[in-house]
Amino acid sequence: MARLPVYLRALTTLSEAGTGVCSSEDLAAAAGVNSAKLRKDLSYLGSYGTRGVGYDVDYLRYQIAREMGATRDWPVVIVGIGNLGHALANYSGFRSRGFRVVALLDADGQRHGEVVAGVVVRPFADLRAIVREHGVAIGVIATPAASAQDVADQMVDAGITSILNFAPTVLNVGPDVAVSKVDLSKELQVLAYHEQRKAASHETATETA
Amino acid sequence: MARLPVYLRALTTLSEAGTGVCSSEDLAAAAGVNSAKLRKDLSYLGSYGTRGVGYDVDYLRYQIAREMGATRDWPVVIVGIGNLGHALANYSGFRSRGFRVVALLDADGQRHGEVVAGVVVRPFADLRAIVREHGVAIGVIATPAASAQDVADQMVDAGITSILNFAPTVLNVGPDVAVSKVDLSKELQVLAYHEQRKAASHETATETA
DNA sequence: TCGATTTTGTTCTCGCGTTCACAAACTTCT
DNA sequence: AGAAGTTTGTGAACGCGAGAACAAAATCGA
Repeated sequence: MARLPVYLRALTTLSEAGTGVCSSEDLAAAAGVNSAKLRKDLSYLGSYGTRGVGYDVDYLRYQIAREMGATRDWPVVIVGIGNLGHALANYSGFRSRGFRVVALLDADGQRHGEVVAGVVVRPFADLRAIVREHGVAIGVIATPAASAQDVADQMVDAGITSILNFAPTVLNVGPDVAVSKVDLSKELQVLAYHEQRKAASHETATETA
Repeated sequence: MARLPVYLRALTTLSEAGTGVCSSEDLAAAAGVNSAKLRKDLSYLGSYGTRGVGYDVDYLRYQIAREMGATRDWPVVIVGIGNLGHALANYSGFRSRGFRVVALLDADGQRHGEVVAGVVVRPFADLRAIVREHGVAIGVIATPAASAQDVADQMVDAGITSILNFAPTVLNVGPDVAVSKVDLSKELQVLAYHEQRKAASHETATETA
């Protein structure tokens, strides 16, 4: 489920606040979802709550982390070390959640040798060797849109089975490769769309008035 | 609709490739969606296609852009100029889609005066004045999770009505404020979850074998 | 001009996810 | 011990979005 990370984060917050036990209502409020939905999601993992009491925060946290694979370290490769690649390499949220950036790759020879976040930028051609060496399963694409498909193809070829794509393109990959897409400007455009509609409806409202 | 930006991007790609007219099948393939869904989305905006022919690429592009409010410039404020804030300020995709970063704000006095992407970093206290001066409606939060809610409150107070939140927290705002959330590590965690399940199912498969 | 062909716009159905509502189970107080 | 009060886990209804299927409209060829 895509909501497990949210629950995990909410549980961590509760745990840091010293909460030992919480009800589904509390946790749902912290995660910003309906409590029935939360209970159903959790029951899918197993019966980790106690009726009349609630959930043990740390125990549930561990169970969710285990289910999500967050109890082990995931080696990750980032391709495309531009502005965004820099930020991703430095992003502390990755490391703290069990992701380890084992390599930074870029096609631009000028960037090779540069050290970003303690990792040396290497040629894109090293991809296959790195994947094999570290057992990398997850790749991050932070290149321009034009090169994204090519990078994805070579990632799949090298053995990567999960891709996080920050380039604004639809990637075509085989059925057993998982692709997740984050489009930074899309979200802004959706907000602008709502603003636009607000403004438009206000216009017509004043016109009819 | 949240898919309009995707259609717009696909249309731009088609236009740059010299395509004058395209069918819903073509556009749907480029956008990675079902053609019936695409036609339904477009018909919601109006009847901009011609039966038996298809859609005029540039005309449709203009209509979608107009509907989304992409024909005007949207002033944007970014709060929190850490790694992520830097990357966002430098992200060319914003400017090319009609978003203009009019101010960079940070609570840390050490950062004030620094120039990022041609814009000076200013104190967070200047928020209200900047919003009023430029008529800013959209704010971007790139601060740590701890300060995000406070920043959001002050944004709303200053008159901002749409917030793009990169901090890993659920924001509580009034009903007439739109909040969009991007969680960089959540996406990675979802991919790791699938990898975990793949690995787990493979284990049980070999166990039973 | 008329039929054949293509493609849009729309209706209808299906399936999934969300939410409500309630029974089972656990704690606490008397 | 038993009753009262909580809270989980789940069965059932509701709503919404996705996809299939079809009718309306436009072009093209004869």
